[in-house]
Amino acid sequence: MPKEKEVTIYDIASALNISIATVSRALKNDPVVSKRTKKKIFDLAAKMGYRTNHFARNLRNQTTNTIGIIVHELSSNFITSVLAGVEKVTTEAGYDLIIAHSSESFSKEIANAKNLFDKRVDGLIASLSFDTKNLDHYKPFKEKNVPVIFFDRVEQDGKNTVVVIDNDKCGYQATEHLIQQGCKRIVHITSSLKRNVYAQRFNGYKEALSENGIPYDENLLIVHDLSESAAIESAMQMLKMNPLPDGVFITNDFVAAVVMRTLKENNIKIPEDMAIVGFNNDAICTLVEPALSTINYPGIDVGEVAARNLVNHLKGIGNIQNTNTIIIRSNLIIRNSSLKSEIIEKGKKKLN
Amino acid sequence: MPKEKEVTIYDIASALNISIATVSRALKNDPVVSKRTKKKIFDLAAKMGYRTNHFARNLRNQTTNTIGIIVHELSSNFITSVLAGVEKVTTEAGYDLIIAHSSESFSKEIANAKNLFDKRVDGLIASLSFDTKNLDHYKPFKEKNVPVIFFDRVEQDGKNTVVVIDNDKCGYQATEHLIQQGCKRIVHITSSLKRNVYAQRFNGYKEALSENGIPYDENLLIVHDLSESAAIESAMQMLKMNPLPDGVFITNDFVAAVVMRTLKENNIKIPEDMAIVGFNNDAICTLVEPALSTINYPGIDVGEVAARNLVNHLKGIGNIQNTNTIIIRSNLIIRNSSLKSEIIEKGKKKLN
DNA sequence: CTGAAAGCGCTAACAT
DNA sequence: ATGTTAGCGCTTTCAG
Repeated sequence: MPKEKEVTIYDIASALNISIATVSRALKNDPVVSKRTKKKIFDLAAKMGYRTNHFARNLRNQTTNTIGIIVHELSSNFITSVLAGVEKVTTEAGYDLIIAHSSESFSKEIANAKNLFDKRVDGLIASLSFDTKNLDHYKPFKEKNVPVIFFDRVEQDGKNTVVVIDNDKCGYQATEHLIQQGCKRIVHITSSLKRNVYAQRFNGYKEALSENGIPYDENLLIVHDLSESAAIESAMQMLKMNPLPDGVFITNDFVAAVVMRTLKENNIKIPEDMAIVGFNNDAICTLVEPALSTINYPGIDVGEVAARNLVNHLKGIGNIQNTNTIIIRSNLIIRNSSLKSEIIEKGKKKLN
Repeated sequence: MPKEKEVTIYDIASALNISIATVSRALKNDPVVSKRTKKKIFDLAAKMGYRTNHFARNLRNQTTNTIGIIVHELSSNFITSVLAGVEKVTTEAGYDLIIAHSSESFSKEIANAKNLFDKRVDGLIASLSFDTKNLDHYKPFKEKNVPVIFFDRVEQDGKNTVVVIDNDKCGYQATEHLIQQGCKRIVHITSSLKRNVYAQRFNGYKEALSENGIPYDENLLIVHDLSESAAIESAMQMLKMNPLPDGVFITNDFVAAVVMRTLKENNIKIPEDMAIVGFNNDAICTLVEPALSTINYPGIDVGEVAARNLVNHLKGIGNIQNTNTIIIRSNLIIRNSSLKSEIIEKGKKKLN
């Protein structure tokens, strides 16, 4: 691979018989350089195929102009919309973005953090992996004054700036809705209760039950990972319950879709026999049948808000130290998978 | 933002009263440095919180150790699996990855290419956007001997190294399968025929028709983008056909799922009235009802193969100039959305 | 085994 | 409006 020699500002300067300082200034569009020289420089630079050496520039400037983001998975609808939101803001603000993902592994998350730290990102955005035990790997960032913003799966100890939704309320709303549809035995399928998001949704679930005079039954709580096989297992577990449940609130749309499929395969009618509410509002919701009721969790807003706050902090416009928790709007979307009472009404009408 | 002073090899050297050269060598684990000094250096480096300055290193070494990838969209199942495959290989080989996406826009793809070129990626992996008109923006890479590998949506003019599947064959198989199921009026819903993948699948479709004595009817060809609204429109277009079609081969699973939903909403029975075959084998296939027959297009393999070839080329192990076209295995997966004949058989049995 | 020194390409303070 | 020059932190020859 014969590496072509790169054109530098020295080449341009000597070709034009001017100093490198002038070339450097012209290339930065410094108004102090005369229009004529500027034009000459720009033309020659284009002709010679000059490109900025970012390493030299960054070395000199002691800045990387890069923001890192650590996510737990790339293959989720929610995460890709967060990324889209982050990317929009960072690109506009002229930052590069390095994406790292932990595959839900604590050790990989640590490795990612170390890597991004060594790459000297100017700021970091992160969501915790499934089995992250502590936040020690983010300490080096704090020590070097590199701002970190967490989103979605976070540690809400008041020490970190976090962008979240009101998971408590969402869990409450989802469950309350099921109760209003006449459900009495409501299963909750969720993931590790060590993660704030799942713990809070579970709390909301329990609160809604209690406020509606339904005793919490721990046998109706199913905790699993978010894989397809786990979802099938959860559904089978529901089917073995006696008496059968009549509603289920599931913490993830994909899992909800798989559960629904499995239940239907076992001759359960949705929503008549069991009403279902998922979480996230993925595209999948309106493609399954019946369409899935869910909590709308706008990833793009989460990404934009997290990135905007980080960028503003970096530019000195704001300061994330002053903001501990940013709550993004979310809401219940009611579709056919949970409209039990209506369907039953319709059924009655047909009978008439 | 008070920037902490960074620790450099100078700090380590002077603290230990040795030369920076020795520190540099030790940090690279050069065997020429004595174990004792090495240990001292490593320990102090860790204690002082030293981190390599990649800019200084890359500036000195004239290498970026970075591979760029341009994709048309992040929010597609196929693309995220390609990314996963690429990431696996590049990470193992010690390369950084910069992901850029064009949002299906030609001008953004050009901007991305320019950006990655200016960042001096060591190699590039790319899939063309929806409306990319030419490959001029990749010329600078060739001129500087920066290897480029295209995948999926490519220009097969023999001038580029491409990683693809046999789209022709896939289109043929999908259509042939529908014919075997007894379909006579088979619609093909696809996207811009300027893109190789869609053109080739369309070719396969026509070949299968012709070889089975079914004349090609241009009224049965629907060309749209891959959005939900376009999918709904396509389905409505099908419903207006007279006589109605009895099968449809759709170039994308998401579109296929939306079309299926729309058809069902209009009282079309799948597969009895219309059999459906999609493309890609996204997770969605087994969540819709009936499960979607499709062409399995393993993105992870595509990504791994593309990245492996690029990395080998960069390391001098292989040379992509010698390899023009790499074809990844793909295959038809038959599910219920297309099993028309069987269902009709069953129906007959039930009548007996 | 270790050290001295040059230089990668760029920016910015200072000088003209 | 332009030029001179000193580094940014690292690697690597060459010389001990």
